[in-house]
Amino acid sequence: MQKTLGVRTNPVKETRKKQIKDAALKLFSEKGFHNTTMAEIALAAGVGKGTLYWYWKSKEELAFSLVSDMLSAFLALIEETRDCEGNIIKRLEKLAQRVADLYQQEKEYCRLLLKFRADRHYSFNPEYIEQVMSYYVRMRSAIASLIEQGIKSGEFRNVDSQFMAFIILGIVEGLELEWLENEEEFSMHKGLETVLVFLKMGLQKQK
Amino acid sequence: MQKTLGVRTNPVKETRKKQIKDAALKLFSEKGFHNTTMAEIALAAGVGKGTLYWYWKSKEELAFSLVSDMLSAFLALIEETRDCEGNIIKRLEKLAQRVADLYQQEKEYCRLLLKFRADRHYSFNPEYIEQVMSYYVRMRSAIASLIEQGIKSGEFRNVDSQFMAFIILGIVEGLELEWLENEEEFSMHKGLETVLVFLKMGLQKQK
DNA sequence: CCTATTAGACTGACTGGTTGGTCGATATAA
DNA sequence: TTATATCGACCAACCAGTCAGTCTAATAGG
Repeated sequence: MQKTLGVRTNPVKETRKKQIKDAALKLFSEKGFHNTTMAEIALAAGVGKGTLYWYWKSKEELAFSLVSDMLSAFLALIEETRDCEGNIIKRLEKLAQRVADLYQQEKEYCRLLLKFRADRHYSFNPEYIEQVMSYYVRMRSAIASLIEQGIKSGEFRNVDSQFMAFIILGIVEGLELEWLENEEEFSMHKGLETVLVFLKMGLQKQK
Repeated sequence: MQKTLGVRTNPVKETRKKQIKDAALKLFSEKGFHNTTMAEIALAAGVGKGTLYWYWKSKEELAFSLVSDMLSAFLALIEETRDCEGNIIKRLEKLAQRVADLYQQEKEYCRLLLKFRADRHYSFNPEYIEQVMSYYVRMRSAIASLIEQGIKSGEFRNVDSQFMAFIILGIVEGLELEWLENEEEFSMHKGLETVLVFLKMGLQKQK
């Protein structure tokens, strides 16, 4: 394909974007959306304020791109687990492990997500809200599918898988909340491990 | 005692305060702290903007007074249950019922609380934050005490009660989150009922 | 009973500071 | 020469909180 005149195949573009995202994530997760200014982000990223608007059309869009990153990583984990073969309990244990790892590793993203969740209904334009909602719908659907696999394979007793998906997602997010606010006293790994034991006892077929 | 000149025993004071709180609660819970202006609250309450500052010294303080109301209601429920006599499982079932009722009845307060939780580390002055934290500490301590009662009475197996308090509070808040965002599809009553069953199975002494 | 006085309750125009977003200038790679 | 990329001064809008002043109920004193 013939390149048009003057088109710069920007080798900087992705790095620059990353650089700004890193700064924005740090600030948003520390101080929240409303208390972080575009000027601060620009300063922290070492670029001019105007540059932010070269890559994103608004503060909202920048925040949303971060939220979206985290949600898709989280969703990928669940969908992978759904699409695996093998013993369902083992897969859930593995998933819990990986979710805890992801949380631990991306604590800033978790904080951001929590803030975004609390705010999203009024702070952001409907387009973004809908996209975020659809992530959660897909997560629940993947979790429900996992449970159905367990029911089919005879490992779980017959439960309402959609309803259980709400509960499981709720529990995980609740633990996340608790963990974010009490890091020293409460470990996400141990928390997830414990509730998984409870869940197994509740879900497995009674002998 | 001789009254000083011109002292008006204001019969309006409490009603006026209530009137403003109602308006503020509605707006904060709908649109969040940052997206609600004092002017809007005053308008909705049918009073002048200056009046808000007669009763509270800042927007923060107004928001905090609302948060505090809800937290103390919630805490009271838990502490009452702790101080009751009787079978621990029955008491927990009753508590779950009452918590779900409170949530249902005070949905706006729940929304406010969630937003406040997400924001509190940067939006509010340390004095308020500390008070909110202390509510949570007391809640966890009451829950832990309940579990210990269960262990002592032989109904529960021996678990780390402090750790379980984190988990239980986390679960309840996670379900609350899920419920607030999916009211039509997810019922708080059913949710709490279900997790309580799971919890019982996990906590009770194995025969 | 009437009037003056006082503190409480209330008001909304105004202020000072803040901040998202714009734009024209500039630089650089192709 | 042209499109891409960058910059930061500037602007318009917004909003928490202030304040000078008003109004009213309760009291004191005549």
